[in-house]
Amino acid sequence: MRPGAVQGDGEAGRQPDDSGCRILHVDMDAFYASVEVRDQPELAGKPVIVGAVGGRGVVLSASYEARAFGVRSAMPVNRAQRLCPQAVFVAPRHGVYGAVSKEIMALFRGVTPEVEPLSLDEAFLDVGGAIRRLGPPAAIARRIRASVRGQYGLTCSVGVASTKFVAKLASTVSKPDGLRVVPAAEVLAFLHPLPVAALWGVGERTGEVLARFGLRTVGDIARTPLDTLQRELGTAAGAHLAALAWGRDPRPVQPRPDKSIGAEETFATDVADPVVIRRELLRLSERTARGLRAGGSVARTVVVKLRLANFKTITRSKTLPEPTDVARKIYDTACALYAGSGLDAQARLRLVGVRATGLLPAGTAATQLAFGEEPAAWRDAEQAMDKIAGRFGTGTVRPAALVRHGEPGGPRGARESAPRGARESA
DNA sequence: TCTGGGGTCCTAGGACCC
DNA sequence: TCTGGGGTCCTAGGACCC
Repeated sequence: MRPGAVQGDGEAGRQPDDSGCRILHVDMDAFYASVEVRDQPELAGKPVIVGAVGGRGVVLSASYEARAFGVRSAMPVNRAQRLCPQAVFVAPRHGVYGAVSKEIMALFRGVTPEVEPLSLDEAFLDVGGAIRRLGPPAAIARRIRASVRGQYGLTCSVGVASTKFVAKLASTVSKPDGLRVVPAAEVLAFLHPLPVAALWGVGERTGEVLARFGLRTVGDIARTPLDTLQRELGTAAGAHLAALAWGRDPRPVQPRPDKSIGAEETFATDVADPVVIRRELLRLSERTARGLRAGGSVARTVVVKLRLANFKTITRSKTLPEPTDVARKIYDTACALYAGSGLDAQARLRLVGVRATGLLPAGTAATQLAFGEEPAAWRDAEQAMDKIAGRFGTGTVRPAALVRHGEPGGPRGARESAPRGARESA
């Protein structure tokens, strides 16, 4: 085991040097699969795979029993099924995961208010202000791991470092059920042997570019002149990678407001019928608007995403005269963008999406003015629907166009993946 | 291998204003 | 009348992350 690493609860050996480390990255282990097992004890010890059931989706999460068969997240579900035919497949239930996530984030906020959630199952914490009360960062990390296990029966991994980026890498290498401290003095020794793909911002494309120049490790990038990196990758990306390779990451932990909210859906089979597509745009506009209202936001710009049968994706956007959180307004804009997309009338679509960007807090002076005008009636109606949905469940009330038509030809059934704002408040 | 759904950030060109 | 350059906004697309 490397110095400073702690696996499981066996914490024998020297205390890690956590001086200068105030950033924690907490990452739940196989979060979705773990929640399924927790909620259905009969699944314990079995391979569990969470993802789109029987369709064109990919694996969202797999228990460690399923991983033993080679199942990995982001793998197409049909391939996972071939690798592990005895696995139990579970469709995502966002409300369930969202509720657990919300409680765990609240637990983190009991440690420090400086919590920046990255997704449903991971967050950064700046514990600088909690050291006097709770002890050194490594002790705080141990306390968090014990609390999550004790209260939720779930394991998580924690990285402790002086920057966000190193803390995140540290939690990754300690997985599963681990703790890793990277003291400030050991950052470069920790970083430089890692493959370039470990750096934030290096995906498949950038990795190929770097490989062409013979750059395989983080240390290789650190030794490459900045102007060479910038010439090949662009000004921002080049500077970004160079900084990370030297362990420089000045970004503070900060709870950030959402930049956009949206919803999208892949059809079970490709669709050319404009009537079906517009019906789906309506459903997605409803979801998006609900997310906006739940988060107390209004949006200036509506973006429509259209993915063709051959996977080519186009987007079309329109900035509104006034910001809105009204589904009818979003839907009308989305339909106009779809109509003006220039797609062939026979074009078969694999996916459609609606996204609202340019978010502002609702209720500011500028937005008040806008609400005094035409969409007020729609807004009142939709707020009434929010209240009913809050009492009786999403989908109790919806536009007639969504009630009459059943599932055939429509998007894959069962799953209701709510936009983030709605999910968090579920 | 045959590609989900939620997002963020960056680039680049064109319009427009001063 | 023709002109330069900077700033900002909008739109489209692409890479990336979990």
